[in-house]
Amino acid sequence: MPRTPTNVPPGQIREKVLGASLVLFTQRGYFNTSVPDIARAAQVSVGSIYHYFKDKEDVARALYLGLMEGLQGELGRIAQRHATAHDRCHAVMAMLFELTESNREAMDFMLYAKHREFLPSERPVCSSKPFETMREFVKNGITQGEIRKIDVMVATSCLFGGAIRLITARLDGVLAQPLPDKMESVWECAWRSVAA
Amino acid sequence: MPRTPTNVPPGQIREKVLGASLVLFTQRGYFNTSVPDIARAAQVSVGSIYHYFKDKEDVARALYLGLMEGLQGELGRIAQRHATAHDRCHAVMAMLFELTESNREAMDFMLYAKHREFLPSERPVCSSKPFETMREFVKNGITQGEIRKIDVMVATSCLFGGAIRLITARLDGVLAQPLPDKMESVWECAWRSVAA
DNA sequence: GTCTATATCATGATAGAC
DNA sequence: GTCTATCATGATATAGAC
Repeated sequence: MPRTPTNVPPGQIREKVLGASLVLFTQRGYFNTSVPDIARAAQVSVGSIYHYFKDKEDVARALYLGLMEGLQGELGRIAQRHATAHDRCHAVMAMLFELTESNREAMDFMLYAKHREFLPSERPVCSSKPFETMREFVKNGITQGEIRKIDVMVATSCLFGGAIRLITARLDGVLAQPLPDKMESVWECAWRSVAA
Repeated sequence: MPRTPTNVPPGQIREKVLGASLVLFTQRGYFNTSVPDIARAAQVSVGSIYHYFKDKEDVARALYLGLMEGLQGELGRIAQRHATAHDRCHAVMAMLFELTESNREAMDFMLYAKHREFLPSERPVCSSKPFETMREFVKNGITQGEIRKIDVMVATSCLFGGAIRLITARLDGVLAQPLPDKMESVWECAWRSVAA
């Protein structure tokens, strides 16, 4: 499961700030969260936050990069454990569904937040490393003949688009049932859409 | 194509404000846009904006509801012109792709903005009227035997999830080609995923 | 109805004690 | 390293002239 980066100084202030920020950013949004809000939720002073982070944007960036790094780690492990595009993509979807249930805020912040509005320097989610890795899985599947010869971006979007829509529906509270219950049903649709 | 509501007072200030807000909100985001910014872009005074709208949130709400109404109108026309779920959903996807190209800002604001952060009273996009209508199309397809007997939410997500992901990729500037070029390729994947 | 000028307020960020 | 108290900025929303 995605974690924040590993360079953790003894005082756990950094971690407490990141944890509280994640909850507040996803519940109220970045712009509706003030630094004193974060300080209160993390049970830390405003001064401490500015000691560990340059500014509020820097908190959001550390959070974003840390979570993305964790997700990328998961994808790496999946690549090691599974060989075919079919098995890899199946594992990716299952992982995304489980992560949504076990760490809703992390998922929300990673793929539902509009980072461009508060992290103008970062690249859009679509061109982030994890999304690139997923496209790489699909690309291999095409060259191996498991997946039909279509545009990689189209294939990846169709393969994971349904799952991602269900995740956002779940995050919006529109879907009552836990996502893993739908896993095999969604996967069957997804794989049919691109299978050779 | 979605338009703003029809109750337009003679002075086109209301329309000018909505048009400028749409561009600014999608380019910089709601919170990075001040009311003076809108006034400048619309070539209108701040006072006029507060004459026609209660506050900044009210501008965003009028914009959102107007665009949603326009989209709902399009879906109604599609329902009239086409009878089967296959034809209706195909027309919906084509319409969404064309709208993205012809009115990028409208599409961006409708399905990519985080409305919950600045319109807390409005329901999430997933449970908006247009999305409900799309689920209705799919539901009919299931009862008519065109679409496999699976959960309606799952089927709808799989049918349109790929297209929506491509739209967000296009809006993020990750996709160079116009979306209509990919239409038939995406549609084939989408329909395969749910067809009976 | 439309404008300019301004009151009010909240926020991000800092200074300086301990 | 951590805290409290404070400042300066910039925003929303309003008042009042025309």
